[in-house]
Amino acid sequence: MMADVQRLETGNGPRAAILNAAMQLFGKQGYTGTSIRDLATEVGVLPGSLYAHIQSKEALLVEIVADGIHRFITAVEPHAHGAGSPVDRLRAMIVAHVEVVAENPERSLVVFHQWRFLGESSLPAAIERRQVYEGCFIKVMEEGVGQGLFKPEINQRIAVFTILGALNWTPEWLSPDGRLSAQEVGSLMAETLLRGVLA
Amino acid sequence: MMADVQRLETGNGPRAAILNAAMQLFGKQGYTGTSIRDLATEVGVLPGSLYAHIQSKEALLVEIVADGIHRFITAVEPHAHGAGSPVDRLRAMIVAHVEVVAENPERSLVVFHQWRFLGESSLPAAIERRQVYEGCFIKVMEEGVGQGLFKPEINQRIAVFTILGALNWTPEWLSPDGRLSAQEVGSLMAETLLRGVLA
DNA sequence: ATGCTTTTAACAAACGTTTGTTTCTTGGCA
DNA sequence: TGCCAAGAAACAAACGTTTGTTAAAAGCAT
Repeated sequence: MMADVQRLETGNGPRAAILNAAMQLFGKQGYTGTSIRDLATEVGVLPGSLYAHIQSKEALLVEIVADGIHRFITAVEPHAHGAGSPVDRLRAMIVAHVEVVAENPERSLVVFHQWRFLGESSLPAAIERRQVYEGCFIKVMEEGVGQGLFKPEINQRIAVFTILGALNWTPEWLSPDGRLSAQEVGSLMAETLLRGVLA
Repeated sequence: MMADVQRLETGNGPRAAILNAAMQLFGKQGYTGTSIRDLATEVGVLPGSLYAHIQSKEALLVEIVADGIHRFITAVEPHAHGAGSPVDRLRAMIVAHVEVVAENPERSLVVFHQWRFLGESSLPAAIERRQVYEGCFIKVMEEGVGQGLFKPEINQRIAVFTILGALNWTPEWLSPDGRLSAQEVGSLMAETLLRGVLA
């Protein structure tokens, strides 16, 4: 087993350290509940020193959220447009989602809960990306129903929200160091969630 | 001096108006993202005037969260200890949960997301109540497996977290004025979630 | 000495809260 | 009915602190 798994921001240097600390604090205390002084203390630097590396507190949030959504989309979207059956694709999407969460639960908490605090200039883009992500699940769900693989009488909107809700809540309890691997947890969740919609 | 905890009453008095506005704002902007001035503006009063009715900003959160958890437990716990089969009981619990959410989604958002910001004096009690609530679902799940009604090979912990995750996410999208009633949405979700665990 | 980075110090604004006073409403008593 | 004391509620202003951020000076490598 690798001794030093780098599941933090790629690249080193003070900027990555700041982004990492911000992810941790924003996830734990929320964006508005975290002060620049909190962040400086965590990094081990005086407050003003941060501004040699960041443009603003909000720029940190923008970067964390944008990068976070990107990771989810990158991991899940290929499966949505894959070649297999909607059932297999949905299963792969669920597993992929859980794996991204396990990679860094705090970052996922920021992505799912703190995006509201983005400024007016960056909020629309984030919302659009989120809709792209949800659209992946809606698309596969529709195809599954269309091919008669999923129960025809299910409410697709509610089925998707049920699945996404279960997935979005995972950073709240999933432990990357738990007994089960992310892949195993994802498979178990996929099993449960898929049986709920199968024809 | 000990301040008597007053129960959250719907409707009358300026105090209820403040609690209502606080629920709305805490749910939308978060506890730390909502200022006393925000709250005063929403109520239509100057900031200082609020303190004729409340003890502190945090006391508002304490009351909203405590009352909120109480509503969920009151609505769901009877079904957990009911007489029917675990299947029927779990279904009833899911429907009841969704109905409480629909009753006031903003309050549910506060209960699920803002409890972290409770002070050290009130946080343990809130966590304990939450565990009581989750315990209801764990109990029924265990009984279902024990009676051979639920799949024996499911991971109970993960199955419960999957169900609770889907439920806890509902305030994020559920609209009380939507086409479907809360009872209908709850039934659809129960249908989907139950089929995931049935033997 | 040239570039980064950090320190130091300070800024204006917003924070939760308290205070003294005014305004509005209400009920008892002549 | 008229008068007035009492209560409730809001106002206006300020408190000490914390907020995000900035500018100037100092440290330290190359």
